[in-house]
This record gives sequence, C-alpha cells and structure tokens, in this order.
Amino acid sequence: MNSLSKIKILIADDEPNQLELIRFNLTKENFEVISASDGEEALCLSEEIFPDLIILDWMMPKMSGIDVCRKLRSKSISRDIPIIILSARGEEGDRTLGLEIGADDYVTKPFSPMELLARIKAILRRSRPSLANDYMEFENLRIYPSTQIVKYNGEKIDLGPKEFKILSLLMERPEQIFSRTQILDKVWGHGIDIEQRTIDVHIRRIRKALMINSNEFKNIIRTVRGSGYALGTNKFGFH
Amino acid sequence: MNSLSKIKILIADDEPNQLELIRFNLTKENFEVISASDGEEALCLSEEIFPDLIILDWMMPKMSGIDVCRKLRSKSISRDIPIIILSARGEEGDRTLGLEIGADDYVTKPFSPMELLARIKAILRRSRPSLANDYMEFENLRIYPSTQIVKYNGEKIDLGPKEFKILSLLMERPEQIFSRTQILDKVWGHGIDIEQRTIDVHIRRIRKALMINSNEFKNIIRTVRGSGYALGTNKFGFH
DNA sequence: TTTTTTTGTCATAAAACTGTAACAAAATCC
DNA sequence: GGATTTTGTTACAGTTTTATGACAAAAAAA
Repeated sequence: MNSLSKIKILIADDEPNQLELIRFNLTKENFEVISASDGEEALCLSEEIFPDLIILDWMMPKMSGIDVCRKLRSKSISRDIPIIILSARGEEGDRTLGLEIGADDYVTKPFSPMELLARIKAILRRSRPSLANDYMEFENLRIYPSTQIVKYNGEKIDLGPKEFKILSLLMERPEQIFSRTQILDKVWGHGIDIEQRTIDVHIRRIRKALMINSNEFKNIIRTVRGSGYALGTNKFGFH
Repeated sequence: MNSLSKIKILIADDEPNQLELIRFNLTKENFEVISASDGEEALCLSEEIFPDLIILDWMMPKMSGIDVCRKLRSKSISRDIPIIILSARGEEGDRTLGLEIGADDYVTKPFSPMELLARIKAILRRSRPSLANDYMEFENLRIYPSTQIVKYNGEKIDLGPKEFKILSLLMERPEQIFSRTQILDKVWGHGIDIEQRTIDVHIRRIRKALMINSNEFKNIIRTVRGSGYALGTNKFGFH
C-alpha cells in the first residue's frame, strides 16, 4: 500500500484512556488520527478537516454520538462520511438505532483493537473505493488503477491504454529497471511479435503527455542505457 | 424503499428454520430472497443470479461461508457484491477473520431480525446509493430513482427507461469504469444476448439528451477506450 | 387498432491509438 | 576526434475502437 496522503480518522470519546488506546492502534496502522473529547468538538472538527471516517462514542458530554451523527447526516457536505458508533450498551434497541440513524457500523464495548480495525477497513473498502483501491504515487505523479486516471501535479493527463499500462508497470516498482523485453511481456503479453523500438516511442509519448501543463518538467522516466527504463529522475537515480 | 426491480438477496444457511425465519423477514421488507442450503449451492447461485447482497452462514456443509466468501472475492465478477457472514461463534479471531476476508459485516447468532435488517440497510446504503437516497447527484446532474426524473442544471431531461438505468448505474459510482459487459449485466440482466455496441448508442442518446438546453455542454460521460464508460468529465476529476 | 415511443442493429464516419521506418541526437568506445 | 552503438523524435500509415445517423422491430400508450 503506497499512498502518501494518509487516511484521516476522527475519533471522539470522552474517556482519555480509551481514546489513547484507539489512537495508538490506528496510528500504528498508518492512519492519521484526530481526536475530540466531546460531541461538540467532534462536530466542529468534522466540518473543519473532513475526515475520511469518524468514530463516535455514544455517550459523550455536551452532545451524544447519536446526535453528532444525526447532525452530520443532515448536511450534504458531511453526509457521505462513514461513521462508526461505539457503545457500552448491548441492548438491541440501541444497536439498531445507531444503524438507522445513518451510522455505518456499531461496535459494542469492550472491543478489541483488531476488531475495530477490521471494521474500519471493511467500511473504507466500500465507502471510499478511491481510498481502498488506492493509487500509486511517485513524486508528483499519481495513477489510479481502478479509474485509469493519471494525475501529474494535480492535473489530469491523457494516456492511451498502452501508455497507461507501461506507466503502471513502472510505478509498481519505482527505480527498478525494466528491460524492453520485460515491458513487452508484461504489457503486450508474452510471445508477441513487436519491435523493441516501439517501446521507445511509447515512452516518448508518456514523457510528452507529462510535459503538457508542466513547464517545470522533470523527466520522471529514467533511461538506462543498454538496459531499459525505470521510474526515477535522470539526475538522482540510485539511493 | 424504491427501486424498479426488487433487490435480490441470496441467503445461505443449512438450518431450515433459520433460513425460513430470515426469508420471512426479508420478504416482508420487499426484498427478493433466494436461498441456498449449503456452500456450494450458494456459490453456484451467486454466479448465476447476481444478487445485490449475500448472506452466508459460517458453518455449512460442503463449503463454509468463509470459503464461499473467499471464492466470490477472488472473481472480479462477484468481487463487489456485499457479503454478510452469520456465525454462532463469538470469539474475536473469528470476527476479524470474517471481515478481513472481505466480508462487509459479521453478525453473531443469535441476532434479531431487526438487527440483521438494520445491517443490511446500512450496507445497501453504501453499495447502492440509489436504493437509499432520495436522489443522486453528480455535478449539475441529479437523478431521482423513485420517480425516474433526471435534471440537468435544474432542467428536466427526458430519457427512456434503458437510458435511465444506464445513467443510474454510472451515478452510483462516479469515476468508476463500467465495461460494456458490466452494463449489459446490470441493466439488461445477466445472460441476455445483446450487441455490445448497442450500449454505445444508448450512451450517445444520453449525451444527446443532456445537450438539450445546455449550450455549454460538458461531456459528463467519459469514454475509456478499450474499457468502457465512466461518469466524470474528461478534463477535471475530483480524486 | 393506430399512434407514439423506445429499442436494437447496421453501415459508415470519425477519432483515437499503435507500430514502424527514417533520421537526428546523444552516449560510448577506440 | 571519429566510428559505433544506443536512444530520441517525428511523421505517417494501418488498425482498432467509438460516434453517429438512419431504419425497422418491438413495446407501450392512446
């Protein structure tokens, strides 16, 4: 998993220990964790920082998790942020209330970090395909395999299917050198009869596409004379 | 809940009573229920009828729910169908295993019909926005599933049923690429014999309809050469 | 039934993509 | 430097994929 911008999770709980425990576990999993200690704070922070997921304790001072959830769901701007409700109660009425109110999941205390984590991942997988099917990134280049979108410095780049595949291949292992034969095998398929020079042309096309809208062009595809191509700058190749 | 065709739910459990109980409750909620009594049957049926959601008992003859889940997740054709695992066990290891394997939720027996229902709805809300929300929105396009009304820049647009369904499908997951096969499966139904090019014509009709009354036309349906179509503009995305 | 709308298919035009050759430029070797 | 090898660049033709309009069949409405 190689996304540089972390997934932001807001967690609201009035119990410091609990908060710290969750923060610790989520941070370990490379999430960015923002915490709030009561309902109002959670609400404010949500609207400020747009977390990718919100975890709300049911019972909190000032505003309960349920109320925060209701508020968030009523505004279009926050309607789609996934919410998990934590609760000490186990009665059925509560469970279903949580879900009916628009929460995405409901976890009963006590729960193990592993379980919470599993649920978080399950939800992210559904609600944010773009996060789950995450992208590959190298310097200012991002490519989204699921949507076949390529962005360079935040701008969309148009590439033909072949070029997209070649770039994907290089992105999978930055700095690794791919020989023309390897590229042919992986992109065109094994055993096809294509001139090796053809790849040069495709590389050229990729480079050209990346130049559009980027006057300060940094050649991101390194030519390795006698060997092939690799993702990386021409100046600072190895590390 | 409003949809043109009923939501299909496949439920697999080897215990007839349990099966019947769930079937009864789901049917009451206007779902179309298909049942299987063991893992293998569940797997076969899944691939045959493309349910909108699958409920699997953990312990089943021939093939466990977990194994069925794994199989379904390994095939691209069934990868996106939401899955709920039912289990009598409550140990943590199991819970997380269920979710990690790619299930969307995990419900421990005994559960109340209300709870199962709430979870089903929570999941469908994510995976099929058109079923849960009053309308879906993308840029200046709004579509109201319940009334089959489409508005672009506030103006009503006329679409035939097929075109409406195609557009709905694309709207459920903006930016995601749908292959012609996927569109055929979802809109016409699986296993129907229609020329793939027919979809091009329908797409053309949708685009045309959206052009009416909009001189500053922004092509909202992206053609992904070699792959299919996706909702999104060609130039500016939102990733 | 008649009329209108919707739908599927075809033929053809248009567009996009690909592979190659030819030559220029750069790097390497002697 | 000069020869040789490798890569860069461009133009172009061939191929594949989409777009589009026309038309008839099918379905729905009147």
